[in-house]
Amino acid sequence: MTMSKAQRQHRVAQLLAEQGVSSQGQLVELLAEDDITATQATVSRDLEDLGAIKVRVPGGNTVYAIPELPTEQIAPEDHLKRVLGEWMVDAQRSGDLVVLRTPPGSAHVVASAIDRSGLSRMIGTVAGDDTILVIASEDDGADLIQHLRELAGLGL
Amino acid sequence: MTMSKAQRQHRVAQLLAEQGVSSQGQLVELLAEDDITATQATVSRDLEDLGAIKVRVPGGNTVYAIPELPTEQIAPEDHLKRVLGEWMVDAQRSGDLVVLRTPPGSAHVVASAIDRSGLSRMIGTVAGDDTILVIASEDDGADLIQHLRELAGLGL
DNA sequence: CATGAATATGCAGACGGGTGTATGATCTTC
DNA sequence: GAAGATCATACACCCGTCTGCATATTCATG
Repeated sequence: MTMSKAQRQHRVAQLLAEQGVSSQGQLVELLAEDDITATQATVSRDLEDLGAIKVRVPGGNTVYAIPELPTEQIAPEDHLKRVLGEWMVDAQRSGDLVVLRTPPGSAHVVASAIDRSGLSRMIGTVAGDDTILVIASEDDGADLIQHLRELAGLGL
Repeated sequence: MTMSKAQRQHRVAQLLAEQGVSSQGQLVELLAEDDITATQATVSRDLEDLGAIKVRVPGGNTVYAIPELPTEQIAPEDHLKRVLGEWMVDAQRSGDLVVLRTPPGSAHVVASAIDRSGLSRMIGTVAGDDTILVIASEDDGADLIQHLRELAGLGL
């Protein structure tokens, strides 16, 4: 059975953490040892997705590493738009509180995307199973819900 | 902009709750009023996905309704297999505790699917951001993790 | 600067999810 | 039972995502 992209990228992250990987070709080989087939092209894209950078280690070599500090990537608005367009099914507002609805179980993915989007006017989110509470900054509720609706492709 | 399946199905659920819908053709028209284009075939599939059934209401008519009681649908194993195959990236075990890893933000979707799958040998789940704790019944940890790994398409 | 290694990326094709068309199956009414 | 209404579904097609091939670009070394 073929492995999903997420599974493969997780394995890539593990390999980078376990050993010094200095080239994409080497990574292709290491994956092959795990019966994971991927070409250099795919691996190049994986590394980009994972935010991997090349760092110099003692000894002069450069190896790939994934920063683990709050390089909480600011997700491109494209990404948020895609997530909302797929999974934000409704939005309602009460003052500066915006309540979003998602399919069951999907609230967290959506909230996570919102958190990482760096949306202006938004203070924070709380996610349940299919409901997300988005807290807007003072008096910004109307603007925020409008913006979220637009991103989600929902009419008014 | 075209509406996602999730968004459309949410609207279908709303319509069913708001008024008596007695035929799929009627539903197609109601959706059209909301600028949502869907044919009878699509609507038929949506109703199935939503678990809608036809109930007789006073007056003799039958209308569609979505049961809201714990008809927490037992999700088909196919569905669980798909979710795990995509988003379960790792599994480790300590006795009867199985720890699953997912991409960031995806733990809840996966945990939700596991909860709804009615997996034998499993007592419950706790989901974080990218980690799920799955509690197996006594002495069943090894069997459970094996089963989850198989479903996810992960080797041993 | 030349050469080779390493990396990035355009393009075509594969694949999975989803939809509409057409039609078969089922239900309802007379 | 016939006719019409309603619902389910096979199949072809669309579309977005992803991957590999081939090659362009970049980097490192002598």
